[in-house]
Amino acid sequence: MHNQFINKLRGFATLDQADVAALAKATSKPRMIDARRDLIREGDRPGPVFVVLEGWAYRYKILPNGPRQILAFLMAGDCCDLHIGLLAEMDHTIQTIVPSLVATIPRDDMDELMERHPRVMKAMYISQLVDEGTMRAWITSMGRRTSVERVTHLMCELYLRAHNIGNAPEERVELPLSQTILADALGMTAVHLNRVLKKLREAGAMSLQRGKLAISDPDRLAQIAGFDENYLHRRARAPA
Amino acid sequence: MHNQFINKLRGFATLDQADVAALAKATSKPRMIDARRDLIREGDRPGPVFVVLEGWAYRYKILPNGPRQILAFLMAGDCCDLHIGLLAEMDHTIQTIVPSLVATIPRDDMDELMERHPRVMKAMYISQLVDEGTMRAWITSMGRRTSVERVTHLMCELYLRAHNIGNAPEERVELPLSQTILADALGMTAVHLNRVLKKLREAGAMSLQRGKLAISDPDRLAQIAGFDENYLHRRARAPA
DNA sequence: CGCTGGATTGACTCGGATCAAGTCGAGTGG
DNA sequence: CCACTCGACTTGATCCGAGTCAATCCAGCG
Repeated sequence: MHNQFINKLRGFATLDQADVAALAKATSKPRMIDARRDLIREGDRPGPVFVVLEGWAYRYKILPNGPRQILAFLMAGDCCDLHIGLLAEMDHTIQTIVPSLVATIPRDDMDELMERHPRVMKAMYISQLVDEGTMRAWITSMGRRTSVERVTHLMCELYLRAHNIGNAPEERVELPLSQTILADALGMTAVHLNRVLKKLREAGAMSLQRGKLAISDPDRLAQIAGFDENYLHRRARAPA
Repeated sequence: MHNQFINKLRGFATLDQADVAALAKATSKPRMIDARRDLIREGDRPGPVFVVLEGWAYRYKILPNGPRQILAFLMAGDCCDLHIGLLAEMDHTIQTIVPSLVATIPRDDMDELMERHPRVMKAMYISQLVDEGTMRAWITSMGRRTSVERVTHLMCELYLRAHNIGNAPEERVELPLSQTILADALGMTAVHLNRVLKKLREAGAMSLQRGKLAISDPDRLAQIAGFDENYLHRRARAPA
C-alpha cells in the first residue's frame, strides 16, 4: 500500500474494499509539482481539495511587514480542509517544499465520495479534528513552551507522524526542512534555532542534519518536550 | 432574535423557518453554568456538543510544569466542534469565565439535525472553518507579531466578533476578561500585558478597563495590529 | 473595616533577536 | 580539475523586549 492518503484514513476508520477503491479512484490522477510552488494562495477562491500523496508542503501567512509564519506541515497522506470550497477566499497560502505528488479532488467528486462512503467521511472528519488538535498544540508551544521544548515538541510530532505513515526505517526520519523553514514554523530566528539544535545535539537528545532527524531515545525526548501525543488522537474511539 | 447561535449561523447561510425552528428546538433546554466551571476536561470522553448561548468560555491546556495556554474564546453563539464525538478523548479543557447559559445537543440529535437541514450543516461547517482560521491567526500572532501588535490584534478580533452578534452599543464592547486570562491567551505575562495596555491607553489607541473595551478609531487600531479580517470569513461565497 | 482578587508599578535579569562574519557542500562553467 | 557562486548552516558580539520578583494600590464586599 503506497497511497499514504488511504493508509492514513485507514488508521481512523475501518474501510472496506469499495471505500478504498473510491479513494484510489479519486486520487488516481495526481500531478508532480515542483518545489516551492504555491498550490493555492491567500485571497484565492478555493477550488478542489488537495491531497499530498508524496513529498512535503506547508501552510503559511506573510505579515504586512514581511515576516512569514508557517502554520502547518503537510506530509504524505495529508490533505487540506474538506470543506475548503465553502469559503469565499483562502486566508493563507499552501506551498510545496520539495517536488511533490499532489492529487486534486473536484468539489463535486468530493461531495459524492462523502455521501456514498460514510466511513470515508468519518475518517476524514477525524483527520480534520487531528489537524485542529495539532494547531492547538502549536499555539500552546508558541505561547508557553521554552525554545528547547518548542523545538523538541515539533520534532516529536513530526517523528510520530512520519512513523504513522510507515516511513522511518528506525529512529531515523527524513525531514527535508531547512532551518529557515523550521524557524518560521516555530516562531523563532534561524540563528537561535541553530543554537538550540546544537545544544540538543551535544546533549545527545536528538540530531537533525542534512535532512535526517535522528532520535536515539524517543521517550527521553518526549520528556524534554513535555510531549503528550493525545492531540494526534491515534487511539480509536471504542464503540459506545 | 436573542438566540445568538441561530443569529450567527444565519450570517453563514440562508436558513428557512424550518431550519431555525430545528435549531431553536435543539437549544431549547440550556442550563445556566457558574463561572469557572469546566464544561469538559482534557482526557474526558467527548459527549454532546456544547453551545454557548450567553456568557463567555475558553478552551485551554495546562502544561506539565504548570503554565496555562488559552486556545480560544467562546462567546455567545459559539460552539465546540460538531464532530467532537468522533474522538476518543478531549485534548484540551473548556471552561466558563462568567456565569453562562449553555445548551448541550446530544450526538444523535446533532446527526439528525444535520441530515435533515443541509443549510444548517453548511453554516456549521463554515463556522468551524472560521474557528480554524482564527487558530491560524493566533499562531501567526504568537510567532511573528510584537506584543503591541498581538494585543491589538486580539482586541480587533474580539471587537469584531462582538459586533457580529450585535452586541456593542457603539465603540464600547463588554469583555469580562481579566488581564491574567488575556495574558494566558496571548502567551505573555500579566505584568507585561498590563504595561502594553497602559501604553496603548496613553497613546489613545484603545482602552480596556473594568471589563469594557473602548476603541475610538477601529481603523487606526487595525492598522497598528496589522489586522486583516479575512480569516473571519464574513463575506459570503458568491454563487459559482 | 479589613479581606481579597485584580491591576499597577519599580528594579533587576535573561532569553532571544539583531548584526556581522565566516564556513561548508553542491552545483556550474571555464 | 579548479575557480566561482549560491544557499544553508555556524558562530561571535551586542542589545533590548519581556520575564521574574516584589511591593503597593484599589474596588467590591461580607
